[in-house]
Amino acid sequence: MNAPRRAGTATMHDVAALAGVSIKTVSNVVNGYQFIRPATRAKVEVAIGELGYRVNITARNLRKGRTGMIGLAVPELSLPYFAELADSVIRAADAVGLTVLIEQTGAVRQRELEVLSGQRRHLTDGLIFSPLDLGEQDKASFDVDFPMVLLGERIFGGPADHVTMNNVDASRAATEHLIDLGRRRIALIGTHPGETMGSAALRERGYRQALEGAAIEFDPALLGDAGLWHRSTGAEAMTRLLDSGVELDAVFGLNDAMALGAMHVLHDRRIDVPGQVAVIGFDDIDEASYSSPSLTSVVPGREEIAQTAVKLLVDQIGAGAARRPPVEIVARYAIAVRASTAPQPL
Amino acid sequence: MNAPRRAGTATMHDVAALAGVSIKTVSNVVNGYQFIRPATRAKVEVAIGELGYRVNITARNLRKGRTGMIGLAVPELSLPYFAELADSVIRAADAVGLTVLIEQTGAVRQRELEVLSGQRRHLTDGLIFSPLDLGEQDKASFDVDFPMVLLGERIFGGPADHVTMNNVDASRAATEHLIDLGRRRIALIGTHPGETMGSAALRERGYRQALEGAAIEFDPALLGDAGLWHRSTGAEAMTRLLDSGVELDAVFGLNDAMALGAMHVLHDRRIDVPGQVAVIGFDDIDEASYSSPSLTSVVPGREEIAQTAVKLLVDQIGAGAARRPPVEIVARYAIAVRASTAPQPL
DNA sequence: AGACGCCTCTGCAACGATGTAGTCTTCGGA
DNA sequence: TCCGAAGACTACATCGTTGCAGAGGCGTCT
Repeated sequence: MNAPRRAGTATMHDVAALAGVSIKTVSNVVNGYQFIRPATRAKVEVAIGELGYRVNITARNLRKGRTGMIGLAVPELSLPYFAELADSVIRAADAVGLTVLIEQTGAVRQRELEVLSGQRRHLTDGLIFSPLDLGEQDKASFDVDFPMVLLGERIFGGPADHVTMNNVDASRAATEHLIDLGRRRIALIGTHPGETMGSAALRERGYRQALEGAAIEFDPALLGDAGLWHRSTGAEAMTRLLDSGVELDAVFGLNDAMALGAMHVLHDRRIDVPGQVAVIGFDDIDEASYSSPSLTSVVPGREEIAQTAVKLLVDQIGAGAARRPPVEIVARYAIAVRASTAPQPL
Repeated sequence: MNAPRRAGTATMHDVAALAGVSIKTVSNVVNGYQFIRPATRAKVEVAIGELGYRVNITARNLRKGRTGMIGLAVPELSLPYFAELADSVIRAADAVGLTVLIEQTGAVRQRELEVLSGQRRHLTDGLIFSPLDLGEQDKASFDVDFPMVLLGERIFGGPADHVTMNNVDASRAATEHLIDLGRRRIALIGTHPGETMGSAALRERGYRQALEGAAIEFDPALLGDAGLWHRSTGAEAMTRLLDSGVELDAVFGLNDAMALGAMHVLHDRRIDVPGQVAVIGFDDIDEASYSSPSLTSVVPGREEIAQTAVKLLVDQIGAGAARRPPVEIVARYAIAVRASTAPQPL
């Protein structure tokens, strides 16, 4: 019986000695090299089994200059959308043999910049990055010298591949859905005053376009600001709107978490959804299907986005130094209509 | 102007050449070695800046035999509890300078076993593992030769450190809370028939103890089986129970996702919560505070669990080959009472 | 018979950092 | 004046793999 040994204690050298072959032959066996006599292969495999040998990936990585890992930088995993996105990205990466290293930025500017320059970039072959705080003015920072795919809000003509959705169109469609139900006083929750390029700004633009198209006057009193897009901030914004006494018959949450936070407040105040106020969200997180009432939401095609991002990144990694011009891919969206915007009898 | 270069193109060798010092001196500067003349340090720092040099972590890892990464293996990030847990673990690890590598097992037995033996173990200094499918009968598999901390369901006297909670007590307390409200027909959602050691079994045991304590007869017709603990499976179990015609005045979801799925079904069927049926969950995910009505839930002390697990793991890593006897830590729990179990007027 | 080509396997030099063991100053104290 | 200790630096081996360049052995074709 062998004494238990720490994982990785045995090296190729040990295996080679035990099997009576050269180190390189062990390497060849491990890597499935074609021209090895079955007898030799068997000897090596026995030795590997006996020693409990595992390839030291760190050494392989150093030698090969690749790590087989890609980074995924998101604001927070406790935001359901990003948790579900991470889930999808991990699956997509797994399918092509890549490991995902998740980094949380907390949507803090400083940490988002660190993601682009930090030590961890040496540990990954590429990065999928969903920035929240960095924007148009940081375009230069995105001109990095490693493979990267950006997700989310659009940075026009940026230097990196970008998988995005048409936020303006999707948001207009969502708003039109509410207008089609006969709603005219539509609150918007999650706006970022002063911003011009982020998701908040783009989605507000779509909202305004829809109003314009229906000849409904835009009323700034219906905007509920919220910096971070959490359930709590959505609830707070909804509370402020209700307390302000502004009249409203619908709520558009710029993401599902906020829409659900808002719906919670409406429920607490015994305001019927969708009877008195219809609610729509954005992201179509799993939770939206199971809230009470279930939440109508914009479906951003999470799986498609994740798979596309991984594919683009793999392309870049494969291309090596030969950089192709950046690609911009716009994912399809749809609206999942649920109970929170059910038509009401007249 | 220098041509743009791939990250990591410059090595210590290049920096040393440019600064006119030895490689080791560059290494010393980078690692904050004390005895370096300010002038030398400055020269090196200038060279580093000029070349955009970054330490190659892979090389350092190989040399040092440590990676500074720990693994976190969970069933799925799309389950809110695990997403929030991952968030907490990442923060706790960050605080001590460790990077977290997340692995999804999908709660599949085969993949859970792979986590214990797979290649990735070479990439991490230790593992925090929340198994779902492996159990008592796999005790031997948990006797691994690298630092590991187990989370979740209890494996009695296992060979590894374990951070758990008293599932039986917590579950009994949750059930007693319902009984105190005057409920007598309490459905249990998420049971695993035949299991004896997993969370499901332990929580069912607590439920039975509470019934016994209140002299309420146990009725197997009130058990709603559900293999995976998702919103959808909770909804399905609830539907089956309702369709079976069994009388019930409360529901205990063995996790929040299922409780919320169940509540969704109740809402759809116009069964008032908590008027006709009180609902309680387990995990206290953020979503529980914002559902309509908000969901009473068992608070497992997620932050405490995450921090304790990281601390134990760091201990083990620091101890090296000197293994201490495994530690078992039982986290505190509490019950957060919310609207879904509000007392009803008589 | 000689040349050629294919299998099978081996040795050596990297990959980029750090630990160890120096060397050579410099400076204070006896 | 000499010695010892501390400061400031360097050379070299090493972590565990894999790429490259070859060395034999053997079969085949001319």
